[in-house]
Amino acid sequence: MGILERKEKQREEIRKMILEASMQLFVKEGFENVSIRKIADLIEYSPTTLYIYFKDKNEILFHLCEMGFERMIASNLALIQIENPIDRLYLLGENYINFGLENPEYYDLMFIQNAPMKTVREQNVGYWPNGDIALETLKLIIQECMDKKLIQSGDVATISMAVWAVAHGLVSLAIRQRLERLVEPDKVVQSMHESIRWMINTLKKA
Amino acid sequence: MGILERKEKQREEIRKMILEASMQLFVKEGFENVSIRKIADLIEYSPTTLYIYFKDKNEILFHLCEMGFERMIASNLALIQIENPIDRLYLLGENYINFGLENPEYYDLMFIQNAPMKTVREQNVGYWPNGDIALETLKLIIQECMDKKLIQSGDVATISMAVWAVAHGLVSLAIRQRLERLVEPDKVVQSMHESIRWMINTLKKA
DNA sequence: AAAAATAATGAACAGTGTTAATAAATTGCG
DNA sequence: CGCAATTTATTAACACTGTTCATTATTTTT
Repeated sequence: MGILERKEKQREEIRKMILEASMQLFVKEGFENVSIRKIADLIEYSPTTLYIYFKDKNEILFHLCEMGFERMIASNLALIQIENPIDRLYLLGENYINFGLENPEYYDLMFIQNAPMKTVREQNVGYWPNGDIALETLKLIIQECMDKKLIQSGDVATISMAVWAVAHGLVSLAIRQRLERLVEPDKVVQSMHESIRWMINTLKKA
Repeated sequence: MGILERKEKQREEIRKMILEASMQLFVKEGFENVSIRKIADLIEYSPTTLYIYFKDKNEILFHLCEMGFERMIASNLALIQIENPIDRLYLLGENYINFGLENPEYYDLMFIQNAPMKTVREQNVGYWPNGDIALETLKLIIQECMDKKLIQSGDVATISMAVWAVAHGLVSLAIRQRLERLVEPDKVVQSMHESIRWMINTLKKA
């Protein structure tokens, strides 16, 4: 059935077109300015056509979210070269903060917005492949730190949660303009890095 | 000029009416379901009338946000009875988490949404009275801990930032359904409390 | 070639925040 | 008091939003 295959390929190509147009709008005009009609305009289709290829807007946002994770995962490529897991954890944290500050729109979708998670939950088992990969990276590093007795042992998930919470707390408060209420605006980024460094240092000592 | 005074009072009363109707919708139907038209319907005014009393929707959301902070500050009343600043910090953290989990809609407005901060920035000097009070509470406790040599000394703002980041990271990831990707859903709340406890314990030791 | 399936669309629904023009009520003043 | 000025409230409209339905056009299958 070569025809069915080719049809499937065509379908996938249009899906890709839609997602690429969405991403273009997304990075240029920001999350709030992505609308079905604007995407449709960009690829010169009618708005209703998008609903043939995606269930709803949430599903499109979900895929953009996954693309964001791909970028983040790619930015973590340098990690494998670092043998000391604590140093690796430190770089992971730095990367996380930098990614969030440099790609606030992606960060929003990946860690703040509800929309993509709605699609995740709608899928049979909670399909969030790239998101899960990113979390797995963190857990693996924490686990290795424990195995090598570099940090106190405990529940991996809970410690991972604490580390994630610091990093996410910093980034999300920063991109939502809350941190500049605590430190002067031009010192926010510096303080964020100090905080994450402090966090990992205390992990070491503990 | 008693008439002008009374007029001002009337004006203030209608503003209150609008805010109370907004809050009613807000706590019952959630943040996303508060619309100018629904508020207007509830108080039996036309939608455009609201624009006589508030500049825009952001300004209404800003006031709801401030009301959220009032609730949060009220829930911290028990703090003053605790003499040990570390214990006080611990209760502050617990209160913060509980408040966030019990009032996710308020929490959203106070710490996640952009809308209220837009109004804050539009005002002359960045008017965020209740938000600033809440942050001041945290800073004062941290300062007292340092003064009494209960935690290592350093930049108060930066340490406060780290503490806030953990708490906010936990709550915001929780209410945005991200934490259940790391620990089983029924253990999320427990792990959150463990994380904040761990955080303050390591602060103590450091 | 006719029938069935797929793809695409225009029109419409029910909503959103916001503004301009207009009507109604209230207040200030001679 | 009566008239003008101001304040308050409303209706209509603009320019959007996500989404659905009925209809048309295209393609595939029989």
